[in-house]
Amino acid sequence: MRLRFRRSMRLVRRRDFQRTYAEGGRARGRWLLVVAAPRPGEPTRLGLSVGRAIWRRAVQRNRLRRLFREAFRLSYPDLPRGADVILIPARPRIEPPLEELRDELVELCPRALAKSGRRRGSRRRSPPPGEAPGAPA
RNA sequence: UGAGAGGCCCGGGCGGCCGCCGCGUUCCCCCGGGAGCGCGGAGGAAAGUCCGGACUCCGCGGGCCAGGGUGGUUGCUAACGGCAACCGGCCGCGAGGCCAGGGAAAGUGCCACAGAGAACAGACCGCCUACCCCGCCGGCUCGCCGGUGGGCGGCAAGGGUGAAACGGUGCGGUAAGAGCGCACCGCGGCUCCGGUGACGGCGCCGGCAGGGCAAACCCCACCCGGAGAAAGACCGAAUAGGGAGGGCAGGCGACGGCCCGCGCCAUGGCCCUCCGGGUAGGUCGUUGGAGGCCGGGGGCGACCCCGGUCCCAGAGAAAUGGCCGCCCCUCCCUCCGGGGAGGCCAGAAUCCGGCUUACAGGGCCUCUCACGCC
RNA sequence: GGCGGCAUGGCCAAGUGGCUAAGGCGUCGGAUUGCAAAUCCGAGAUCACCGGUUCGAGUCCGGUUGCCGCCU
Repeated sequence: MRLRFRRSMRLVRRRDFQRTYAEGGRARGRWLLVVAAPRPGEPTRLGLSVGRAIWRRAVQRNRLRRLFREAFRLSYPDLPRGADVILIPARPRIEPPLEELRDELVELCPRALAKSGRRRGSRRRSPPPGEAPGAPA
């Protein structure tokens, strides 16, 4: 079958990223940190986050992003349906081979998805700015 | 052949399969989109953001001051702190290279340590005894001569200090010395000549004034309003809130009471319509330009003019990727069949002109020096 | 993408162009003590890096690197 990957399958909006971070589960491997949140009925989408701390130079950052995208494209049939997935490099200064990326992606995605939905204590909503923070209830 | 100098250019190539982004076009469509075809899709620095402009908004009557920048001259340019040619200084046998290269005789400030002295000079070690004074010795024509020591003085040559010591070398001169005099060099001034000019040259004069630092304050000449595309312009939900109008309900008034109707009332309530601000989001700005290529012409050159031809990435958390084969280059191993590893620095975000910085390897042109040969 | 600022021992930091680069905390060595604390004495610096100006640069001027902040 053909393996297409279009812009409509990308996470683009800040809201989508925030929703996935807030509701999604995480799984870390040798190369990848996967954040995944379910979106039942919708096609699975990809988000990328490769910061300056990973590689200082833009060439290497772009290289990582392209590898991540290619791994997502080629392994798309083996991924869970109906989810938003954000890929983050697990460590700074990595140069992963494509095949290992594909294997790790297929392995980590279901694990991250399984851990999603749990309320994370650190992800609480901040109080409205008008109220005094320590006021008694 | 070897060693160098200057300038320009490239920075892997071809093919196959799977993909990505933009535009155009045809078709399908459940109006969200989708399919096919065609075209285009990273750089020499896209980088740093160091200068200069275009563009947009804000500010603005003019001038001066403050502040910042530039700094040989003449040009080039939209402009520049860029570039070209030329001038001057330093370096190099040379081709050439480097220079923030105006003013220190407008003023202020600084010059540590060392040294006698560091800026209207000064005398430590020294040099001198011609003049004046004193002591001693000798001579004689008896108040002078010679020697020696000292004082008062003269001097700045030599030593020494320093980054730097109030021109340098030589000769004359002198008690010793000193631009004191002379020659050459340096420096300053004047006339003339050449040059648009920076400046250069011939001649004459002056006997020497001028320490250094202006990337110290400063003076002079010239330039500069501020912010930056996340600039800015437009459209604009949902929810909450604001304003205007109307309706209903409400209160008050007149008639003896009630209902209807009428008039008045103020704020609050409900509903409807309209208006404005504005968030999410969207559209524009946004790529046709001081543009690229080819040809011709002008100029030493930077560059300019004319003609032809081409349209050449554009956007969003952001496309230009993955795999394979062949070729090219480099390195390693080799049983010479081959095998293995590697191929720079680096990724557009409004655009353009420069500068600076990073960079494996390679190509082209011009020139210099040394040696050899013809 | 744009606009600003900073860099001096392990940490916090002063520093008119003139030295052997203040000071505090900490560390180490020594003295003191039966052992410690306190106290006293001492040690420890490529001034982020590379050039330039100057007789002389932590300081002045260019460039490079790293870190921090603001606009959204």
